[in-house]
Amino acid sequence: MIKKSTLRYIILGLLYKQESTGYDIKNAFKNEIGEFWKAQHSHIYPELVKMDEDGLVGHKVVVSGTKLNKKMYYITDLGREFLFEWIESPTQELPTNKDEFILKLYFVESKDDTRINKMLKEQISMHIEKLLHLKSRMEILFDTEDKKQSKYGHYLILEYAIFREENYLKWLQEKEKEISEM
Amino acid sequence: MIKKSTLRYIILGLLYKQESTGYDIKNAFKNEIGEFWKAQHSHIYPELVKMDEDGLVGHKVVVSGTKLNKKMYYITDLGREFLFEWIESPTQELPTNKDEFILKLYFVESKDDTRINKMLKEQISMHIEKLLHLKSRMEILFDTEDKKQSKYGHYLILEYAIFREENYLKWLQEKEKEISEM
DNA sequence: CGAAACATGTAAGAAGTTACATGATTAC
DNA sequence: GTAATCATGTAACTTCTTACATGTTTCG
Repeated sequence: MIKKSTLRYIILGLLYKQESTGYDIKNAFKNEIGEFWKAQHSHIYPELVKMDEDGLVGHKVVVSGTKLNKKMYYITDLGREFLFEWIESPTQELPTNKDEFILKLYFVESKDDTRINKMLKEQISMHIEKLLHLKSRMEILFDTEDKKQSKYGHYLILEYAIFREENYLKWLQEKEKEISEM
Repeated sequence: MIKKSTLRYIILGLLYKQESTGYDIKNAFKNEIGEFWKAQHSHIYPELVKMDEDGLVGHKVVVSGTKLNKKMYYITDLGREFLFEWIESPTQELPTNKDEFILKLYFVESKDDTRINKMLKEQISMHIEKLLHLKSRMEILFDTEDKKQSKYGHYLILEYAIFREENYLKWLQEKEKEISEM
C-alpha cells in the first residue's frame, strides 16, 4: 500500500500544474499556497524521493550552468490517479482549525482583565499588516481580468485568504470596541 | 530549560480555570476548545507527567468509588507564571491556517471543471450541519444573559466559532452561485 | 567580487495520531 | 447485568520543525 498524506497530495497537485524541482515546491509553500499549508524543505526533499520510489512522480536531472544538477520532478499517471482520487473524495473536517490567540482570550476569561485590551490591539495591528500584504499581492498579480481567468486557481485562493483575513480583523475590532465601551 | 509548547500552555490554561484529571482535559478538547485545538489522551497523559516533573503542575490522588485512583492535577505558582508569560506574549502567526478543501479547489483550477460543483455542494452541506450544531450548543449553554457573563471566555470562543463558520459557508455559497451562473 | 537566491541534502528531536491494553463506575 | 462512560496508560509510527551542512549561480 502506497502511503497517503496531505503533503504528498499537495506535492502531486503542484507537479500536476507544472514540473518542478524541490526548490520550486518549497517556494510554492512560501508563496501562493502558504496561507493554507506549509512545509519545510527538509520535509519536501525526502518525501519526493519516497514518492519517486512509489512511482507517483518521476524525475530527470537537468544541468544548470556548468555543474549544478537539478532534479526536475514530474507527475506520473499513477500520481495523477492518486491526486484525482484525493480531490474527488469528500473533505472531512481537518484535525482542527487551530487558533492560539482565541485560546488566550479564553483563558483570560474576564472582560475586565486589563491585559485584554493590549492583546487585542497588538493582534489587530498584526492582522492589518497581513491584510495589506495580501491585498498588495492581489493588485500586483491580478491587475487584469485576463490574469484572473488564466490563473483562476491562484486567484481563488488569494481572494479567499483576503476574505478570511478581513473577517478575522472585523471580529477583533468588534471585540475591541465592546471592551472599550465598558 | 523547561520545555515550552502550545499543548503545555493550553493544559496550564485549563488547569488554571479548574483542577482536572487527564480525562477532564481530554474532554475539554472534545468540547469547548475543540474548535481551536485538539489533543489525544495518549498525548495528554504523558505530557501531564512531564509537566509534573517540571513543577508546572502538581497532583493529588483521589479515590473514586472503592478502588479507582484518579490523578487530580492542579497548576502551581510556576505554572501560573508560565501561563501568564504565554498569554501576554504577542501571538505570532501560527505555522498555518491549514485548509485542505481550498487547496483542492486550487488544484482543480478551472471554473468549467465538472467536479467543482459537486465538491462545493458536498462541502456546503457539511458546513451547514456544523454550523447548526454550533448554534444549538450556543442555545443550550447560553440561554440567559447571566450565563454569558459568568462563562464569558467560553461564550466568546463559541461565538467566534459560529462567526468563522458562517463566513466560510457564505464564501462557499457565493462560489457555488458564481459557478452555476456560468 | 560579494550578496542574494538557487539548490539539495541529513540528523535529531518534538508534536501528533492510531492502535493496543486494561480496569472501574454509573445509569438504566 | 450490561452498556456507556470514566479513567489511565504504553507502543509504534507519522508528521513536522530546527539545526547542521554544503555547494552553485545570478545579479549588481
